[in-house]
Amino acid sequence: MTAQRDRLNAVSDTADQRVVPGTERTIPEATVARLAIYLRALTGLAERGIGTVSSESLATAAGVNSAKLRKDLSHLGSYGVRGVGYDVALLTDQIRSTLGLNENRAVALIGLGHLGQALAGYAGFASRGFRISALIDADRAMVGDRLRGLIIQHVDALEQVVRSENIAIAVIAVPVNAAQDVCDRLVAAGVRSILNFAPTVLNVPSHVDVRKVDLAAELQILSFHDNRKGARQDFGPGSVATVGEVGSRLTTTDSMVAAT
Amino acid sequence: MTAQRDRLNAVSDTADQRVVPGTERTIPEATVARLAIYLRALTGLAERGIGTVSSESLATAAGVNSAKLRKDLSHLGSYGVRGVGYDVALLTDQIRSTLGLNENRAVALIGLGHLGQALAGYAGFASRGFRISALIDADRAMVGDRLRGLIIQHVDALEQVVRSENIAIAVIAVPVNAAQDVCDRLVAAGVRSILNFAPTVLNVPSHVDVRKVDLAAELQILSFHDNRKGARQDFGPGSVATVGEVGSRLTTTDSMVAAT
DNA sequence: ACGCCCTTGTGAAGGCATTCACAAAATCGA
DNA sequence: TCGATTTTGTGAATGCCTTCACAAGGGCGT
Repeated sequence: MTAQRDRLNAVSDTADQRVVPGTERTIPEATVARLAIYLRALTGLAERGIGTVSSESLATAAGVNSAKLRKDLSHLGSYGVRGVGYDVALLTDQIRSTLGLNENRAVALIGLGHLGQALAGYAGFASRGFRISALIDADRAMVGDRLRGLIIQHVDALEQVVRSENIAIAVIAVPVNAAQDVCDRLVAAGVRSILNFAPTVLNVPSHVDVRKVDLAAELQILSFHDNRKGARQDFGPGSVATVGEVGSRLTTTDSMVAAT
Repeated sequence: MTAQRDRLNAVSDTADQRVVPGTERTIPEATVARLAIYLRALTGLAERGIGTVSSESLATAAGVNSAKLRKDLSHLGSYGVRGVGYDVALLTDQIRSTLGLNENRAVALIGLGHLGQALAGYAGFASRGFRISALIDADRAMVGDRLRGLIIQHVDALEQVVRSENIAIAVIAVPVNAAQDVCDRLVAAGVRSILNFAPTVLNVPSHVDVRKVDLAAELQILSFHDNRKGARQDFGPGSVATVGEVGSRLTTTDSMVAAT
């Protein structure tokens, strides 16, 4: 199988330690996934004019516990001040740099149905270090139209566009039966990271990173928990709000889009 | 913090074992998340007329390794036949029943921007045991319009709609500044499970289950890996396709939407 | 009936991730 | 200058998930 789960950066694992001074060593996968959330929380604090924050309150804002937050941050280095907390601006920079968000990354978006258009219009892109550089669809009726300042291109030109714009990250929002084909072509054209919204498992060579967002799966997971809760409640009659034993769960999963 | 991570069903943990014969005990969270994926793979097999499948090939179709698959399935009970494999139809039923998908669940969708409309149009809903029973938006210009056979209702009527349709699961696809408010109202109206697409942490009482889908976070995670890869490649000149050491990662995350 | 072969189901081991709990900084006031 | 107070950073412990490896079980051919 392609799935590799090992540590993230074997970089400093064996011998040489040639690392950019700010860019630290091994960061656990789970931590990386949360950095993005911390970043959002920090942005919110900055907007409210807050310059310093303790692990406790940042953790609350991000919906995690403070020990985890501190351990996560400790992987980036030591950017807090004991007795005081973290400098919001500094920490923001550190996380951005760790995630590689300082160099506006070019992203291609393939598939412009409702979902694709929702993604194209997502304001969080630009503000978070990503720049949609290409919009691609298979429907010739759309090709040539302008959307958010970009001209929609036909999928036939996919390879050419990817190469000329030097795109390393692509978002697949095409129907399921077209997904693997689009994926293969993206990979052949040099794309190294793919975010897949089509409900299928994509086969990729081992140097390509795929993440998938699966709405049906999310709902089914909720359904499972809801099912359990329902079974539970049959015991006591109406008390929905007071179970709080098996009940709660704030499952922090992933990917997020602002509607409209 | 609200986040609880404990085992899923404390049900049979202590004393009594009063469980529906098909519905088995304790199922790990990680397993539940994958059941949905297996279900999709099984559906594909059934469509191709395949009646029996080995753990090895089902695992391949689902993008996991076979040991994990078998252990996952063992949590539902023993539905395979040694030397033969799993009966596709039977296993499908078992998973559906475990996830509670046999009773068409009513879902409310709040927010009908591009994303909301993409979700409303997602064919995978009905076919996977969910029925969108209410469409709600704050824009009075839309209210009264018909979308996919449902009339769009104003958010003022949220509580009434949730109660009259007996909705337990809601999908939030509203702008970030409206999300917490909508969430509070849903919870007050009795919703127990929420899928949140707004880029914010929702505060909910402990009996409510929230899952979130965060696109920006997904991209940022990809960015991180891409960044590492980039650093790596600087050593050898052009060989993009032959690293395959730190490189690959087929990160199976979650939620999925069919575009168009 | 019997034995061969295939595939499941599962103990046991190993690896990550989370949580706990506290010593090590750093500020502040006296 | 020093002690009180606050909050970070981190060893150690715990628990969950994954992976390994194989015994148990079931079909099938002879």
